[in-house]
Amino acid sequence: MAEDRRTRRTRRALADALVELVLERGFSALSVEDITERADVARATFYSHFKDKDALFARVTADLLDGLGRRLAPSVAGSAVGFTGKPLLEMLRHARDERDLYRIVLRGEGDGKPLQMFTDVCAANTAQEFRARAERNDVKPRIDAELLARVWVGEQVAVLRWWAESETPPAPAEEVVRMLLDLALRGRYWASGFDAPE
Amino acid sequence: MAEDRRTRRTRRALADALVELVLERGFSALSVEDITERADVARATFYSHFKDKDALFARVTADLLDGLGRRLAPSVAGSAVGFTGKPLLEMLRHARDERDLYRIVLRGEGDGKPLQMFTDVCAANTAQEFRARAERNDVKPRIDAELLARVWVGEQVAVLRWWAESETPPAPAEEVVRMLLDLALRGRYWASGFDAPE
DNA sequence: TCAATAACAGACAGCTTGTTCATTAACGCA
DNA sequence: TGCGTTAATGAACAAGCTGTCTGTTATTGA
Repeated sequence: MAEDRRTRRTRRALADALVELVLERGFSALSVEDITERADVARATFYSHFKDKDALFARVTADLLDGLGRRLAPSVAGSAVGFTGKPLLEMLRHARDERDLYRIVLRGEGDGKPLQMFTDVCAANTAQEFRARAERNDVKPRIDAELLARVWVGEQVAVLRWWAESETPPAPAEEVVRMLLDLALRGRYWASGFDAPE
Repeated sequence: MAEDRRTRRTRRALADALVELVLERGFSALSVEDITERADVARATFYSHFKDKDALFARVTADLLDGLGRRLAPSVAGSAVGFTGKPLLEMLRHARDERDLYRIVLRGEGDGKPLQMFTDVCAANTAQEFRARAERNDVKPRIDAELLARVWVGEQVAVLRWWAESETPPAPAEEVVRMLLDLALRGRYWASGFDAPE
């Protein structure tokens, strides 16, 4: 009952073609024919798999999120301690492996809808994690968990983007994590080089 | 030598129609005719002003940035002190006044290009501000100014979006500024409700 | 008032979309 | 290996959108 090899091959070809072409010309500049041509697939075949360009992109993004989730699962499970930065590190590695796809998603290609999928999922998980942590340690957050999660994800997205768009890696993943963690935990004054945090 | 009243009227009508329609249906779903119809302008006239949809959107975004710059000028000039949050407050107010436009830009409509314009300008200014401040106070930043700026702008964009998308204002601008400033300066541990920042 | 010019409606070829159909080829399974 | 099932193909279609050009009309600023 495993998926037919032909469908797997075409879907994979279409997905790869999409990523390549979006990177080259931008999502809105592409026609379905551009994609099928690059993928070496008949145009009619495209429509037997996806409603339109956006559906293909949405599917590709959803798969990316699945992959990320699977990679993150172990490091999230063992994070009862505090802000270790392990999930962030895993995310950076994922972005290294799927660099092109990360680039087009983070750029907001597709009217920002894939990016929204991405941030919404991350923010929801993060917020839940925050709430769970607060509960476990019996502390009351001084800032709404939802807002806190949005801000944290906003930071991460900014860093991911900077990281994925740089031609030569500006810093090893471990160092980026350290910097961001220092910044997040110790505050901006510290990061700017000042000593007194008030 | 002032601009012809007709062109002013037409451009304004097109800009307003664009914002309305993007909010309703999304940028990629719009045809030029949709826009001209809503603006009550002949289709041919559109092309005598703009090359295409994207050019119109780019123009609207550039104007928004102009307006923001003009509003920010006074508070940036007087910020020799430190992180006062005055620019952020002014930005939130600007977002309140131009809510619809902010929403579509921050969503990443137009394949994220307007949003990129927005973040690039903000990040460039912020980075320069960071560098100037470090120079004035003769301190050495512990984190690269460029990265620091990207992270800070990433936060701001996340908050702006949350703020602009909420149906009923979730909090007054002043309070949002206070929260974000506390978070930025005192760090995540503090925000989460913990006492010891290490 | 008048010259300049913006706005207009209409028409144009060329391209993209999404669908349908009959035909061919690849697949999984027994 | 052979067989029934199903995916892929290429061609054709109407409908819609794009970008450009036309001659004409209406508004504008001086």
